[in-house]
Amino acid sequence: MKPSIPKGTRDFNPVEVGRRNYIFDTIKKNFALYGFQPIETPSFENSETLMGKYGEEGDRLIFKLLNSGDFLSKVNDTLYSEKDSTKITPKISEKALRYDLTVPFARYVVQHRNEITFPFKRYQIQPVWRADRPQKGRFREFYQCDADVVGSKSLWQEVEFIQLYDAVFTDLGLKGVTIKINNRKILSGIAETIGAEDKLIDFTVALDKLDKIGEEGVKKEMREKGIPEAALEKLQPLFSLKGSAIEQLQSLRELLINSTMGTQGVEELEFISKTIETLGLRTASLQIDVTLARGLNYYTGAILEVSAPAEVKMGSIGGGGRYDDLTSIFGLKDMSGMGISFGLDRIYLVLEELNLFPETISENSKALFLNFGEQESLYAMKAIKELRVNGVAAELYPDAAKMGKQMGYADKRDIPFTVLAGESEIEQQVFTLKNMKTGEQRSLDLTALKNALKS
RNA sequence: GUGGUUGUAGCUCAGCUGGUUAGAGCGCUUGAUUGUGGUUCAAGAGGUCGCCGGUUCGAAACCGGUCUUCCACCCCA
Repeated sequence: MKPSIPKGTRDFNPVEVGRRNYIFDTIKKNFALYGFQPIETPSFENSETLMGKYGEEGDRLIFKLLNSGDFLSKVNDTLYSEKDSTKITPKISEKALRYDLTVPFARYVVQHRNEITFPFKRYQIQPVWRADRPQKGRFREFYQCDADVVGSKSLWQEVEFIQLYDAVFTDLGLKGVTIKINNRKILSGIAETIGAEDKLIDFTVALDKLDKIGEEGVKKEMREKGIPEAALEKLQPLFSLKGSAIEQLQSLRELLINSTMGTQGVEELEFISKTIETLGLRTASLQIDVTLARGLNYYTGAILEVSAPAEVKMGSIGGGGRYDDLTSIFGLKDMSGMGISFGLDRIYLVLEELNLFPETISENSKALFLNFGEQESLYAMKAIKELRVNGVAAELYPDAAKMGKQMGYADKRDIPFTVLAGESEIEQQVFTLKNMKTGEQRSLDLTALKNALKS
């Protein structure tokens, strides 16, 4: 049997783990700085918690876990002979792998509502699973990094999350990301204004593709979805929306003058963008983008998406938004929330492409002690013990192999120093420290060795 | 889920329209006076040609299925 892993999953080598942890740590540090606290939820939930929460497409992409035991015995013959998977699945599978972190979070909030102090700010970094067909930067097992706050309608949350995005990407050295912002209320307002409220989803899905298929492509798709020509004409100002945020908001305000919902959306956007302008961002830029239409199943206010710098061909590296009703599916009403997510795998690809990973992030020994035999090893091990107590990662080559082999090992593992301690060193109670980069060798006693390796 | 694409040594790939013992580079192992790696030189090991089945006198090459890779759509992080 040839060893292999399932489609869309990955092994990570030490360098990759080091780099992923670097991203995780940077994100965690900033989550903490902004007052978020970590929670974790199980990797699998009861199916009923997940099913039906992501649309019919989502149900297909949820990994279902087969019941244990003789699960088929619970399926009656008529149901079995129908061969309808959607009907049999709930009978033979009562648990499913986590599909995202948002729904389990909503479940968590409702389940623990009496222990939670609101507004509740939590972050969560855990893997999720999707039975999707893999593509570049899309896997069947991947990590999500989410921060959410529930129990506050304040627009200051939106302001905070935008600053949080800016802080994380600045810390990662990824300059020039664009945080795009839109508002569901504006999209609703537009749909209302052009008389296509019932086609809001079709309308926004098409609009979302503007930068991909162009103005004509969008119009074509809208016509196919049954949006009348007259409505498309009213949309024209959207396609030619240009200028500064203030100017764009002014045009939107005029377009949406007859929609209270739309006007409210414009006002929210105005508050957020003006506040951010006053506060300033470190390296990111905020851009209004009325074509942004993601997660419409649950977003009710602000919609955010982060794009990588233009020079890398990578879609969004993060997204989020305001949802007013997330917990109502679990029976808790009036619990407005807002959250954002970081796309770890894509951020990794972007940092790699731009060569932004620091050199020093992989965990590695500082020194390798060569093995010259039993007595010599004991002498070396005493020094190694001392070094480790002092926080210096050091190790002994386990076998008394030829020196060339031991040196080669240090070389391959990029261990910066080797220590030679043979008969003559023991006699003088010293160690020969060799710098593998320069080849320079020095004879040092234990204290000097410690000091040399500590720095 | 739909359409396409990829799969040959550990890695990156050659292998012409089916024809003897399947190749290269890198890597690996060993050696070049047994206390010195990264350079050089020499020798060597390593492949059921993704897997299953079919066509053929003969298949790595052609056909079907399957798994995998990547891409587009759908959707999404």
